[in-house]
Amino acid sequence: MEYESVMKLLLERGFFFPSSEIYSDAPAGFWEAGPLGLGLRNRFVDLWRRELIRRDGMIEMEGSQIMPASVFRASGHLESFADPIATCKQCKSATRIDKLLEKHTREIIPEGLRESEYQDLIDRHNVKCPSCGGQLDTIRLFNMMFRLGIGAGNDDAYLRPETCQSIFVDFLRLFKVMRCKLPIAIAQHGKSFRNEISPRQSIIRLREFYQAEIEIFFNPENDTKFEKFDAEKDTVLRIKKADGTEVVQRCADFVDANILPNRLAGYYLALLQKFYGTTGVDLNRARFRELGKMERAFYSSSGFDFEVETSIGWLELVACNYRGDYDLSRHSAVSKRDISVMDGLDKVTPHVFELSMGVDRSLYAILEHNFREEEQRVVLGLKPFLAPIQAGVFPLITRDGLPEQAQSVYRQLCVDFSCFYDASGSIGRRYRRGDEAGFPFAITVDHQTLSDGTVTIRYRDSMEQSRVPLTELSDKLRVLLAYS
RNA sequence: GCGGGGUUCGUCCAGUCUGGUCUAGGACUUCAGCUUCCCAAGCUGGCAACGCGGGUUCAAAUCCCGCACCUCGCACCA
Repeated sequence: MEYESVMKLLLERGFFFPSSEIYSDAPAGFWEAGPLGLGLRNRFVDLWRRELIRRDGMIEMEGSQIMPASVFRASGHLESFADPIATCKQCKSATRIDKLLEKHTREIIPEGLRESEYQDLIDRHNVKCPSCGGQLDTIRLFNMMFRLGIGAGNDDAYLRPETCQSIFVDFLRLFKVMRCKLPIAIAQHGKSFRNEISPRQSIIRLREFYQAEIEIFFNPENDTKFEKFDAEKDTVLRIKKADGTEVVQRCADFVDANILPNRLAGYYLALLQKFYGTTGVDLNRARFRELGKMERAFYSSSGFDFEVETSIGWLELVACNYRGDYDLSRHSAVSKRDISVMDGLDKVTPHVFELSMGVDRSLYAILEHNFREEEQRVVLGLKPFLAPIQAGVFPLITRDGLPEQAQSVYRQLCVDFSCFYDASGSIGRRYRRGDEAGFPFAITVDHQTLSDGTVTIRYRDSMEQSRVPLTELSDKLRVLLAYS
């Protein structure tokens, strides 16, 4: 099973490991990033900035992780991010009560009822446990946000369940101070927190996790004027529609067929797909999946998940949602502030299309898609520009002054590149260790180095070597590590 | 949260049924040295574990009870 192999590598090499693991009461869903995991994530975020933020002229901000209750009253998370759950007295299975009631009564059950109101409905309709027909126990509301008390007054606040709320809350100021014009994308990378009932699968379902979110604000009336679309209109997308059929065709055809809500959405889906191609995720094992009405988040009127096929099935990496003017209108209503902006001569409340990327699972997908077990070795074939350690520096043997010379090469490189010096065991062992940790290159100092000042560069993927003068080594590495 | 299956060095495995000889053993990894002129070679030596808490017992890795975590299903989701 590949998932196990990848996880084993991640644990043994210190990419990621459980938080507070020496204590037995450490809760699930919290993971540390070790040196290699942190390095990989930093490079992933660098690539995200390069391929999305800078390429598209987005602006980036960083909001607070703790926000007051009103933010989430407005966003709908206080009402809708909670699941009413009842346990069966007989078979002990937990059931989502709202869904059960809707099935029973064939009516829409309003969101955000109190426990007692759900209880009334259950009693009135005589609803039983769906799996065994037993008596249902009392209702609990389970909100997935972490609640905090601020200051001496212990005022209600929450750890943000998604990074985007600060983008909406700060929209007006950002728009003004950066002198934005619609359409404009505002991005944020950082941590979000969700009190999952049962986190599973290591870094794929976390309670504390990284998101990289992009909120694109636009005037829905002006989609035909969205000129950037032309650059991506011929990009081929694979979309699995909500009815289960799969369509592969040009971005423009999806827009014409009304499968995509507008040209702007098509453009950003194409951009997103290209970004993932650059990370080394295998696009032949990737698709967009259109979400049906029941699957979408409460704020979403149209949604597509970008999914990647892995050894544990299709994995959602990005949620792409058409949020309409839901967020800005709600924040405007609750805060009693006007959050509309001028678009030419029109005053509009912009609509939002969002790309909400799960960073940790993206890293997992990149790792799994680039991991291979060959006959003689295990290789983490990360793109050089994503590799947390870019070069190993080794003396061929540990005498004749080679270690000293290799140390000096290491010191020459270590400020500009992340390098790892290793002199233990045989040279072959060091190459193999590097392969497993994803070092794309290895610099070896040998006896010839002492006489002519050249070293060898050994390439991880081909295992071939070439000689480079020390004077050209930094430039050579820079070229090898460039984005491609 | 519910149900099934699990938890012994970093990893894999032995020991658990049938409590004592376990001061918990081996292999791989790792570390220190030796060796080594390019792909996990060899030699010597070292570090390193019974998930946590309670109980039974003269005695617990071993039996019992809680809890935690892992894993598979349900549910939820980036």
